[in-house]
Amino acid sequence: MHKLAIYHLETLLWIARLGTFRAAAERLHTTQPAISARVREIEGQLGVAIFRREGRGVVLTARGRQLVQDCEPLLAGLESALLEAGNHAGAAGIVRIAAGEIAAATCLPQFASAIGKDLPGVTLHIDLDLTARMLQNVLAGTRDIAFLAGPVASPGLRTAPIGAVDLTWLASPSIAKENRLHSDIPIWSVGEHSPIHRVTCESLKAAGLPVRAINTCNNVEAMLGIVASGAGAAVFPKVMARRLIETGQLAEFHTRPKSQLRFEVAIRSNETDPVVLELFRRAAHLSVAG
Amino acid sequence: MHKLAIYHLETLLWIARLGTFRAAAERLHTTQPAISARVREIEGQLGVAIFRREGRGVVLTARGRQLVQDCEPLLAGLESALLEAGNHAGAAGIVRIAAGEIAAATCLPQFASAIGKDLPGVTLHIDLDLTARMLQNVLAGTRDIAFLAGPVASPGLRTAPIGAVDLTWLASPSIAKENRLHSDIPIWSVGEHSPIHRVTCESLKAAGLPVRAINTCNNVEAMLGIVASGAGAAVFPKVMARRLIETGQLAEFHTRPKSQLRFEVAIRSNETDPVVLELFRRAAHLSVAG
DNA sequence: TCTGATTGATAAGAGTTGCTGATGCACAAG
DNA sequence: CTTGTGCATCAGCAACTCTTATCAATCAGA
Repeated sequence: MHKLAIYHLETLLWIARLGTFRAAAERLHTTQPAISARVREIEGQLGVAIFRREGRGVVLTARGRQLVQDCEPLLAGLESALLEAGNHAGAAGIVRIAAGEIAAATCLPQFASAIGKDLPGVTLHIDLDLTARMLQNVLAGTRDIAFLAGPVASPGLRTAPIGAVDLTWLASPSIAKENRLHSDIPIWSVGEHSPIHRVTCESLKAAGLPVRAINTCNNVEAMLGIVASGAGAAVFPKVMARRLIETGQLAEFHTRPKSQLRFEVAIRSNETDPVVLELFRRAAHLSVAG
Repeated sequence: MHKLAIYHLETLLWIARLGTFRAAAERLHTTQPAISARVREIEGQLGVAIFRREGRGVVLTARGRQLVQDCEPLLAGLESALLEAGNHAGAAGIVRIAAGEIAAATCLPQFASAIGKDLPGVTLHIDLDLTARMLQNVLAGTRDIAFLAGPVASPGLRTAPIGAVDLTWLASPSIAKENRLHSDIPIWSVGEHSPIHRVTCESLKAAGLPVRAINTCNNVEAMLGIVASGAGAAVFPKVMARRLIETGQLAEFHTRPKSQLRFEVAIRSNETDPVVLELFRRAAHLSVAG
């Protein structure tokens, strides 16, 4: 049954549309015996009659009508899929992207919209994940491109910087009004392995404060809500907190960490897929700032 | 591009699912070189690389992933359509039915539900139409079966009676309370060519009333509403008016036409499609009464 | 580092399939 | 009855696909 080719079914549809083998033969730029043979092949493979020979013509049987009706939309879809896949012009395909939460919130929107506009044939599959798993997936070939915060280096990876964003200490206004960090304010940070965590610790040391037990939350967006509700202070990318600052739910400290949060895009160093390379190139030209 | 067979795409899907050519070869009960050849064929037809040879294995390119994802549901649909079409057990297919309005309201519901229950593979396409066009379509092969009222006979048609329903004079209660037709009551009927019209005329004559200008409406359901609103009296199949009689919107006259309305089912006399013949046989065993 | 196992590519031969062009048969219209 | 139309069939030819056997590249483990 699987010996049937696409053109067999296409032949069926054209016979159904035009009514005669001969007309279908002309439409498909072939000869009438070829059409006869194709129909014979289909009927042989399926084991049922699709056409009833009637007078000097043929008409569809009930089964044949059902088959034609069922196949028409499927075939149209298949043709467009193949056409799309075979379309040389421009990049096309599915690119699997991994992103850290912060990168997803800061870099990805503009990247995704730029790709959607410039390369309409490209579909993005984005998964948010932790940095370690992200890199693991890229190395294993499960993901194509990773957007992540903080410098990473690995022999199997090729990376490019895509900009940096300012970090700042934030807390609810009642806490931040003193404009000075002191040891009674609970400190929050994302998990150990995040570059933000490193910056948090360094900033605390620079301010002469002890690096005490630090509360952690592995989701920045959630942590924004926690800190905004008065739970303490934390270092955030300023752009991610912009709305909460504007609405007065968070306020900045005068104390500011020195370093920025730098973003990178990473692919496997032996990547050869032209579409992935093109997207890497475009990502590397992104310039994230704020 | 159309030289591709179903099994080419199926091969693609199995490679994507299993990861290697060898595994796909085993799954598809063939050899690895055959799989290689199929892939080469697909890539040749499409003109793009679907797999990237990497190390001792292969991985999908971005385009390839897109193609696989696009094809998966389409292929599943195609397979089930072909499987359904090739399924010998029982009748299956699309049968095009033409029906007159009255037949549609009286015979078709039970027929359609019986078919739906006994022959789940059969799909019905029902068109309501006027008797003349119906028969024309059946003779031309545009419709397979016709359900219609009144006896028809044509050299190209094969018919079978499927029962009869009682006819009765109806009007709104205020008119019908006299229980006697008289010449001041406007008479309604469906168009000239309907058997109901003939019965109406005969009944009028039998009652000693003149066959005056008769109001017509080519839709019985609409005419029921017209008569129920007090516009006059008309002969209806009693079953079609049952609800309006029960709710008191229509009432019967004592005067009743002698003849019933007989229904028939018709197919082309040289019909050979086994599914159509089976449905004709079943329709002929319908027994409509009321 | 070396060996063995795994994976895909390639080549040659056999079998099959599909197309073409010519011909025959059935049916419909004039 | 003749002509035209439409499908089936046949023979020859070209193309394709499968299989078996072999090769090259890569990776895992000793």
